[in-house]
Amino acid sequence: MESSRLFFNPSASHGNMLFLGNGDSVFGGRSVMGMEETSKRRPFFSSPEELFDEEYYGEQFPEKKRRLTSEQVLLLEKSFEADNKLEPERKTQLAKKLGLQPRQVAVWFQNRRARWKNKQLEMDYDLLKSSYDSLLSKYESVAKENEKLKAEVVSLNEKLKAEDMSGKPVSDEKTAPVAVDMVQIPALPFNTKVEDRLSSGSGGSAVVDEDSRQLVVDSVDSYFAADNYADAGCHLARGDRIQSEEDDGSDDGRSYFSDVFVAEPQNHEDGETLNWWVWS
DNA sequence: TTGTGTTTTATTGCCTCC
DNA sequence: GGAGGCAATAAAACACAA
Repeated sequence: MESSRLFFNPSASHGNMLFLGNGDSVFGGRSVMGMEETSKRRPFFSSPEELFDEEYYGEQFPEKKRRLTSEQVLLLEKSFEADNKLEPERKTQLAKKLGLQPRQVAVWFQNRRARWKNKQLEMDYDLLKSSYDSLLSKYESVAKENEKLKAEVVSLNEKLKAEDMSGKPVSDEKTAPVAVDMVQIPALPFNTKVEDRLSSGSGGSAVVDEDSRQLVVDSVDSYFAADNYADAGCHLARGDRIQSEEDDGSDDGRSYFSDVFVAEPQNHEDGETLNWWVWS
């Protein structure tokens, strides 16, 4: 950012002044005191009275941006928890209550939504990663079991052949040899790194547990747990379909993995439904 | 104290909606 | 076209190790 850009001026509506990013402030043609000096004397906008005290700001005003007080942040957080979107009326009320400019309140909500969204993405990632890890280990054990069964089939077929050759009947019924690939399980591209698969967006497919027809979630701390949603001010029960950002074009902060829970059974060529689900 | 990484506040520019 | 939202970004403020 250029050093001469304008910062938001909380008292501009009163004093018609500008202050600059390089520390050179402009206020009625004169320079003002340094930030360090100012911050020792008072917190940033400690009360609405101070904010609108023209004389006060004529003497000293914030040259650089200040952090909000813990009380201000607390109230903003509470308000955000109630609703992360800010209607004009609420903005004005909050600004008045906190002794801030409405613009500052709006900016705070904007930034807070951005932080929240980032957190959500992290949580979504963790959830999918743990789901993927769990499914991978399941797949590996099923593949192992499959190999064992195949070996068993081969050995039984050999035994059958040997008994046929010796002319000795094995049983009353004539038993046909079993094709080994009848117990073939679908090969899934599990050799790719989970990070790659998760970051591929809509390009990749993933698997969910057939029994529950939803993501396999072993983690207790899952973001999708109803409690966590409630904490975040949202109301999405586990297993609910998550609203896509594309659905209405708005970001209501529910999730960024749209349609993840819409599971479709994936039929094999021979019509047999496999124990895997692929989401669209 | 200082260097460095992180968080917070604020701006800019673009996009969408009414 | 104006209002409001978001992503990207800058820069101040803060935290913390060395």
